Amino acid sequence: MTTTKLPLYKEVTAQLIANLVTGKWRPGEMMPSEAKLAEMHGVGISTVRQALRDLEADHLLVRRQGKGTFVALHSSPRHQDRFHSLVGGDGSKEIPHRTLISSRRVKPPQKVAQRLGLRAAPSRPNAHYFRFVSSVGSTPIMVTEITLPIAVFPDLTRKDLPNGTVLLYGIFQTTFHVNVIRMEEELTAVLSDPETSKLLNVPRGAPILKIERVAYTFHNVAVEFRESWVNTQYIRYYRDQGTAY
Amino acid sequence: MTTTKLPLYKEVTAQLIANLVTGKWRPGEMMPSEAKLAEMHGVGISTVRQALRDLEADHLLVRRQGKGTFVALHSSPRHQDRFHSLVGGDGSKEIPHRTLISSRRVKPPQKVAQRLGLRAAPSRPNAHYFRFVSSVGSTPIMVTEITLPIAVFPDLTRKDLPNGTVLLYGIFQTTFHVNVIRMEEELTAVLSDPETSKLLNVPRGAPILKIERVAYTFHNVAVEFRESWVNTQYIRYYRDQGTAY
DNA sequence: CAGTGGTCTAGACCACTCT
DNA sequence: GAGTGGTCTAGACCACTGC
Repeated sequence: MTTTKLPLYKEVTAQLIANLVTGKWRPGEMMPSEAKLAEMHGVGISTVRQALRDLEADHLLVRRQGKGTFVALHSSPRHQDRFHSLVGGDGSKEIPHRTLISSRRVKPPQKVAQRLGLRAAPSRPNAHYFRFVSSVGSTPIMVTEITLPIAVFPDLTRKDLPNGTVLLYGIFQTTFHVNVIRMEEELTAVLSDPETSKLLNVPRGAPILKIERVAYTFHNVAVEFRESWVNTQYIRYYRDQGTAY
Repeated sequence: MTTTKLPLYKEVTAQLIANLVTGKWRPGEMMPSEAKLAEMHGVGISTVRQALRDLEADHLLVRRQGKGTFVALHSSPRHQDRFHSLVGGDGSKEIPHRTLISSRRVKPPQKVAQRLGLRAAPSRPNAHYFRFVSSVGSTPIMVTEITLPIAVFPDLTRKDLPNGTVLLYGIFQTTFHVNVIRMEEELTAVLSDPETSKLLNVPRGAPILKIERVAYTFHNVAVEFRESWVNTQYIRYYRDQGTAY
């Protein structure tokens, strides 16, 4: 199409991505039909199909026979499951209730700044900091601290992250046009500190599953650093890998 | 092809799978070329390609331009990474050394039997049981207990699972023709019990990451139940999800 | 009904591997 | 050079959706 030596369908993929980044097509909207896209990009329809198929596999698009191709919505049930790994004792997916308990602007510690690709010692705060407790029923099961770059979420206030069960990545997408498309997690086991013990109503020294997460949008830009402390008596981290045949 | 109303390429997929199950094509072997497969199944070459593409995406086949299509080998580096989630403090993949510390035949407890799809109260032992310690350098970092159905691994002895760094699923595949293609894991945080403390050289009551895993072969047949206790001071559970764009 | 994506085909050409 | 999979195309037909 333009210049490089990539396969045609990857060129098309890249151009479609570019349009998603700029918001030419917004989440939930219908994209042009395959035939239209083929014409727009001056390639065969099969080539466009290959690009669309890849983007659907990566959950950026949703395709429905008879309806069309749509930009994926992070608030849809399909996406609630993605990036959400906690299940109850009976194996059912739990949607915990989130309660904000503190928020402020911070200069994040060096370790966090590095993970977010932020300057090390800024003159002013360059990140939002939030702390939540998540509960299932009346039982607190998780404490979460989130650090968000102000550059990515310029006008964010605590009112944008209301208490409730609405997942944050849906809010990021609809309110701030920030699409989380990838994340890395590291899990460790730690002992509950006094503060966490109080919030989770567990003895000091109880075993806690700690989840560290960095979430990324397009071009590998980190948009969230998150640390969660989970009481795995009530809720477990579940992972399914592979396909059944 | 035969009878049902599935799309053609899925029929082809199913037939290819059937051949992988019976061992008509063995791991590491080259499959017939696309053209040959198309002729064999009486379909167009593009239809075969779609089936092959799906099976490659699920890591059952490996395709190499100019060389051919091969049955995936679980001992290859590509597969060592799959199903292996532990990384060192510096983020490097760790390949721990495994030391067998006990083995016997057992009637597994009800919870394990259920996960493996075994009869509840058999008259004779119907499973193998093994216990390992894994170390990086001279530091023990993980205790693992494995339960394997005797029906799936009939002639297994402790000599089949030698100490070393060779991954078990490679052994399963080459020695027992058991292909692990999917697994489920549940992670919790627990306190180290006296026995584990001694093996991992940590204080009693230290935080330990517990990993419960069930591994499956074709047709959702469970072939392994595994419990690991990990000292996350030295090694962490890492997970990358999504694709960068 | 028209319009969408899903399936399926036949075939051309390219890039790679091995001999 | 022969044989492989990778890319790309043009087009037919089917299945589903919504009007």
